[in-house]
Amino acid sequence: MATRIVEPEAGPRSKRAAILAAAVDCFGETGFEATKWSIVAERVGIGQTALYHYFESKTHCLLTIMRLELKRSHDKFTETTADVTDPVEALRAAVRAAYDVSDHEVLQMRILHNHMDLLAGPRKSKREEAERVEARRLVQLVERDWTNLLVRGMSMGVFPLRDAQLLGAGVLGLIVSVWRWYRPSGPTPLSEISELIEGACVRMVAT
Amino acid sequence: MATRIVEPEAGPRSKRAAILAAAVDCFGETGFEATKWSIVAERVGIGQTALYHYFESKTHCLLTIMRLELKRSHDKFTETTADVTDPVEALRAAVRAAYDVSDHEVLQMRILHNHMDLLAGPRKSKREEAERVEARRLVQLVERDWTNLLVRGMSMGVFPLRDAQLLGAGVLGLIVSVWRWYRPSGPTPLSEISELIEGACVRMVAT
DNA sequence: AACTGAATTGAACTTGACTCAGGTTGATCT
DNA sequence: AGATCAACCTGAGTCAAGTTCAATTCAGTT
Repeated sequence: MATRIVEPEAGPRSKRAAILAAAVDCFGETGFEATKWSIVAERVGIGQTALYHYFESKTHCLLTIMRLELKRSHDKFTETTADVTDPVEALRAAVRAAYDVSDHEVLQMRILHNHMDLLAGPRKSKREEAERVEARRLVQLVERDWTNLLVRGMSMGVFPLRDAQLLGAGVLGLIVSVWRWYRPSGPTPLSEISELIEGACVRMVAT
Repeated sequence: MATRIVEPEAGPRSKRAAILAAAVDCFGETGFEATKWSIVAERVGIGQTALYHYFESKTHCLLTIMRLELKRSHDKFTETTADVTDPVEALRAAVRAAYDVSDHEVLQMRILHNHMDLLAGPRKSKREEAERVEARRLVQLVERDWTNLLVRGMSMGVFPLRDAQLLGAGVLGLIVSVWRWYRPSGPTPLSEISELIEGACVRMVAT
């Protein structure tokens, strides 16, 4: 009964991408609740009601942003760890990849993790619910990405045996906790954060 | 110019505590945005407008909940680590204390960490802003709690030297990341989580 | 030129937080 | 007991922001 998500093929004068970009900026800087939907329209240069041609609701737009970001994260993990056999090296590469992001992607991360709770309960409308379900599926995929990495390391005897699921959640939680406070304009460069967290993760998992 | 927060001494028929309790339940289970302010009133057994006798706004109530929870966290940290001299033992005690909470406190934690972003920007109304500023101060205190613990361990030579501020943020981030997904009704008991995270924190900080 | 579907709009609707002008209650004092 | 006064409460209404809807424009096709 799952409603498939068909990424709408952009008509030549579609403003969907522009809306998503503007929404990421607004939601990321000002916060989802605090930004008026009409402001997003203004930035794109259309009337507020035109937004509803592309998104069913403000929340539908938010959920779409979250899903896209989750997909990006999952894909990036997969491609960076694919050809690394040593678990420790794979873990290091995965952490580095997690922090190898543009400023715009930082905003997407912030939006995603500030609204994870949205994925818990069901939505009323069809298209919102479809996005939510897909996003939840991707969350589980990402969690599995990390736990599988740990399981592999444990079965190879490189990592001590522990509850991989729980430890995976911990590693992931540590990594994404950064997006709550990190600001590109802040005093700490992302490279420095990346290095410290990389080390912390390895110590956490190995010994 | 800072407006002090005077905890209103409860008149004998004040419903303030009842409202806070009901709000924690609602906001924690249903989410802040999703719960109607009027439902909270209903639960307490008063009309919606009576809420405004105690809180300036729905958000003011939320900020109050957050501030109270932050104070509780800070106080608990302080009292559990006060008489522990060994840094490793202090760290272990602090982590265990962080997870030694009632179901109601779990909800408060969830609410707190789901709305941390509220503390970033300034508020329009006086009393909201006062709560926000106080909450921000408490956040900094809690962060200092953890970094100080690390600094002490490092200067005693028990922990290797690292950026204590960043590492402290990491430890704290790891610990509180649990509140995003943990449910008392879930499959994993808090005791198990506590043990795993305790070990992870020690490894992260020591070697 | 007629047709089609995507894109857009102004005006109206809905919902839920909040205001206001007063009314009730009950602890305390004389 | 009765008066008093602040704390407490309410119904009716306001307002802002998200959303709906019927009608219109626009670009490309036949």
